[in-house]
Amino acid sequence: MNNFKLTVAKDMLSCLAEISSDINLTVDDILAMFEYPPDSSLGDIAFPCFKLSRILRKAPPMIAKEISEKFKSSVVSKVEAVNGYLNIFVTNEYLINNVLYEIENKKEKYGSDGSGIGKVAVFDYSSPNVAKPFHIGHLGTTVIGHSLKMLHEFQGYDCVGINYLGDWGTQFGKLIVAYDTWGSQEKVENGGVDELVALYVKFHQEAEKDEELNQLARNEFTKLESHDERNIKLWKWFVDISLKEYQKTYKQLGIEFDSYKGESFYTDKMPAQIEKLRNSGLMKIDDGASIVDLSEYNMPPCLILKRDGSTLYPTRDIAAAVYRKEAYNFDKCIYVTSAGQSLHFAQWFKVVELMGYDWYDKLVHVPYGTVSINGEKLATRTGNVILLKDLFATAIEKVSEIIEEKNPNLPNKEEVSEAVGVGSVVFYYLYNNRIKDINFIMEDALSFDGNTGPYAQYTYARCCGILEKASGLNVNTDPVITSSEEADLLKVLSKFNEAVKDAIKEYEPSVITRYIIDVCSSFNKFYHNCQIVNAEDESVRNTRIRLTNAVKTVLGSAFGLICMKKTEKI
RNA sequence: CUGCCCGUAGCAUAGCCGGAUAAUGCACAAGACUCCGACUCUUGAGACCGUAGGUUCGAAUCCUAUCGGGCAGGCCA
Repeated sequence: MNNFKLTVAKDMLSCLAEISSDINLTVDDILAMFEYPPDSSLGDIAFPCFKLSRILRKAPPMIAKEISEKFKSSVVSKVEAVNGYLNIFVTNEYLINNVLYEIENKKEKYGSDGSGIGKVAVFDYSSPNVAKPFHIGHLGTTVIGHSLKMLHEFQGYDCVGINYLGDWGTQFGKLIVAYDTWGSQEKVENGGVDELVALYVKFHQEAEKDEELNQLARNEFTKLESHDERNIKLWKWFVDISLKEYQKTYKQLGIEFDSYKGESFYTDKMPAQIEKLRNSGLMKIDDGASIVDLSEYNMPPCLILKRDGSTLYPTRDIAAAVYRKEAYNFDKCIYVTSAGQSLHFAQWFKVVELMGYDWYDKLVHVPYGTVSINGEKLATRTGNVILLKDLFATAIEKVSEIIEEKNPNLPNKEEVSEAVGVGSVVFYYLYNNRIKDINFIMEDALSFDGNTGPYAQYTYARCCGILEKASGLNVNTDPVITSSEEADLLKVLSKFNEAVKDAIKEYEPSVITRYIIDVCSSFNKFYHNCQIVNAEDESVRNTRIRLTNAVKTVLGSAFGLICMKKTEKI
């Protein structure tokens, strides 16, 4: 639809020039004025004439009527003046030449405008804390982060996905103490992260009774910080075990990271930034701690160093950002975290600016809402948590039961169950605006009816099934559009690029999820009302087969953008 | 106390850089198809867009106030 609008805008410009020389609009102005009518029967795009009424000193309906009489464009089939709007209809020729053919030519590149070529985007997402449970609280950052990465990649950006692991801090002292006291190599090897978490929990329980344990933990962490050989070895082992398990989940989601540089990596990069802050005079001592005062910007101060001189979260983030700028020279550096951290990001972004780094405006915080389970807050203590691996396992199990019942002879059942099961959860999560708090209702997440992942997966598989049936047919006759369903479908497909652009502009994967539903719903209407392979007329049949193929292409691309895998058969 | 975010049909939401009858799914009530994939499609009912003001030719959308919910706020991340 973008190119259609552009062509119409140019024709509109010359038409307006004919009407009055007082109109000083550019093509871009007109482009921005176009909107979509509330009902598609009104038109494909609309040009509101209200703003022109002041310049022309005429009522909007009069203007619309005047334009409708003079307007000419090769891509427009008709125009109608209604209520001060000029409603514009696209020609079928345009839909065939500029949508169907374009999808066929560009294939999986269709929808991309290449606007990111030559640019670098860095994504900081997922970032679980090592040796802690990986639960649905991490689903947001993981899935939104990756989706944003795929969207940018689609537009041509060079993307770097960074898993900023929480792999440093006093919790490792605790873990080492707990391991030495209650753990064993065998138990940890068999139990993996679950065992590490159990040790961690055990430590906290015992430390409440025995304060001395905390001191022991601090000592062990100090030893770790001074590169004590044994503690380093243990630490690496713990990180390794955790990572191995997270990677299973990442694999189910089809996620790979380019870097796993966690907090530990930046410990030696902080002093330089602290020094810079100190020399610049930005850093002040307040109540013993080192802070950067931000009252001028209506924010509480940003804490850089504790009273005891040790570093804090913002310190490490600043050092990491500087490192990443040097390492990747990014045009965008995107952080996907819960909305609760908005203030912290605003603070240290501001500090980066005050430090004189001219790339401060390339830092982007993408917040998302809090997750609760069945209306209750997440709480590790009360056990109100759902581990991601368990959530996915439940979903996969449910799908596999259905497959067993409906389609027991399906090859590679496991693979399909995983794609559809994991996909249903991802789709459910990415369906709404990321900023909204989400109440995770298992029953809804695993529902297969209505606007769900399985509905989309099923539609895709249906396309594949039809195309398989049609394979071997020569479909290269001239396409003809003979129904409104076909035209509507092409119109929806033509909006893919707009969806991608909006999703990137707003950092909002749900735009794509919603778009997928639009495509599926439009295709299913078409499927229901039009015979495809069985169509009597050969050129009609061929057109419909090619349309089906176009839907498959676009859906396939769109699935990838929200990290949902696709399957040809279900 | 201060700041940020959210508040749309029974439920979950879309629409929010102002524009034509407020859209989708679930649930509910009818119906079509049961043929290319078991799915799906059609129709109906259901909303004074939290409340009150304001700006505008025009407000779910912008501004102010207010209520309700969530989150954050110097030594956690």
